[in-house]
Amino acid sequence: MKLINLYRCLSDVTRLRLINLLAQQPLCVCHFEALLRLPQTKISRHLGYLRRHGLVTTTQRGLWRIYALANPRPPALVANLRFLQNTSPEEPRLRRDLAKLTQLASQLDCDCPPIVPRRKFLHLAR
Amino acid sequence: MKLINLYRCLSDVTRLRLINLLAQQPLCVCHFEALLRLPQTKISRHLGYLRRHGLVTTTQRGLWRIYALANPRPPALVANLRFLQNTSPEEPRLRRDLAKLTQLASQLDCDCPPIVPRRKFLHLAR
DNA sequence: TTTATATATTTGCCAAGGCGAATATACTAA
DNA sequence: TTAGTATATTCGCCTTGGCAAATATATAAA
Repeated sequence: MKLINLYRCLSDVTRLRLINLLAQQPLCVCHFEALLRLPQTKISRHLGYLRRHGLVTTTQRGLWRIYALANPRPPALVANLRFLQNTSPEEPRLRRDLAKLTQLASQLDCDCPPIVPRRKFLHLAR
Repeated sequence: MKLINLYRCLSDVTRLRLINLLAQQPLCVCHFEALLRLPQTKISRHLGYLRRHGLVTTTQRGLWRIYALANPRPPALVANLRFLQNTSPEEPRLRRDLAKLTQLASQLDCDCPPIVPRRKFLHLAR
C-alpha cells in the first residue's frame, strides 16, 4: 500500500521539517544545515530516505545537490501538504523554520545554490 | 510533536484498515475479526496502540469492548480522515473492507455489540 | 596534482515496534 | 463454582530505522 510509505516518511520530526521547508522552495543540503542547525549527516540521511520513497528529486549543480518535492507530486502528498500548511503555524518548530527561511530568503534565492562557501553561509545564518 | 504520533498510527496497514472502518461506525473486536479475517491478537494489539495514542476510545458493554474514534476527534485526525475517505476507493484493500462492512451492516447494527456468539457470527461473515 | 568543500554512505549500536504462540483477565451463563 | 467466550497482555524473535562517528565520493579551486 503506497499510502503507508507516505505516512512513514511523515513519521519523523526531521523529515517533517524538511518537507515543510521544501513545500516553499527547492533547497540544498547546506541550506538545511543553516536553517535547521542539524549535522549534515543527519540531513543527508533523511533526504536520502525521502528520495528512495519518491517524495523528492535532486538536481546536481556544481558542487551542490538541490532537493525539490517530486514533480508531478504524488496525489497523497498534495493532500497532506495542504494539511501541513494549515498546521505548521500551530507547530512552533515548523513555524520557526518557515520564519527563518523567509528571513534568509534574500541570501538564498540570490544564488541558489549558494556561491558563498558553507562556513561563510553558516555565519550569515546566525 | 503530536503530528508525528498521528502519522505513526497511520503507518501500518492493519491500523489503517481499522481506522478506515471506524470512520464509518463504532465496532468491536469480533466485528473486526469477521471483517478483516485477522487473528484476534493482532487486532487487539493494534487497537491498543491506537488507544494509547488517543485516536480511539472504548466502551465496555458486557463481554464486548466497543471501539470508536475519539470524541472530540483530534483536528489532525479529522483532516486525515477526510483525505482517507477520498483515497480509500482507490485502495483495493480499503475499498473491499468498506464493501464488506456495508454487506454485513444489517447483521452488525441490529445488535451492536452482537448478541450472537462469536463463532456463529464468524460463520455468517463467510 | 593537491587541497578544500559539499554531500553520501558505511559501521556499530540501540530502541521501537512488527509477528505468532501462549497465557492472563474479565465477564457470562449454567 | 465451573466452563466458556471475548479481549488483552506477555514472551521470544526479528526487522526497521534512529543516531554519531568515520569514511568515501565528487567537484572545484589553487
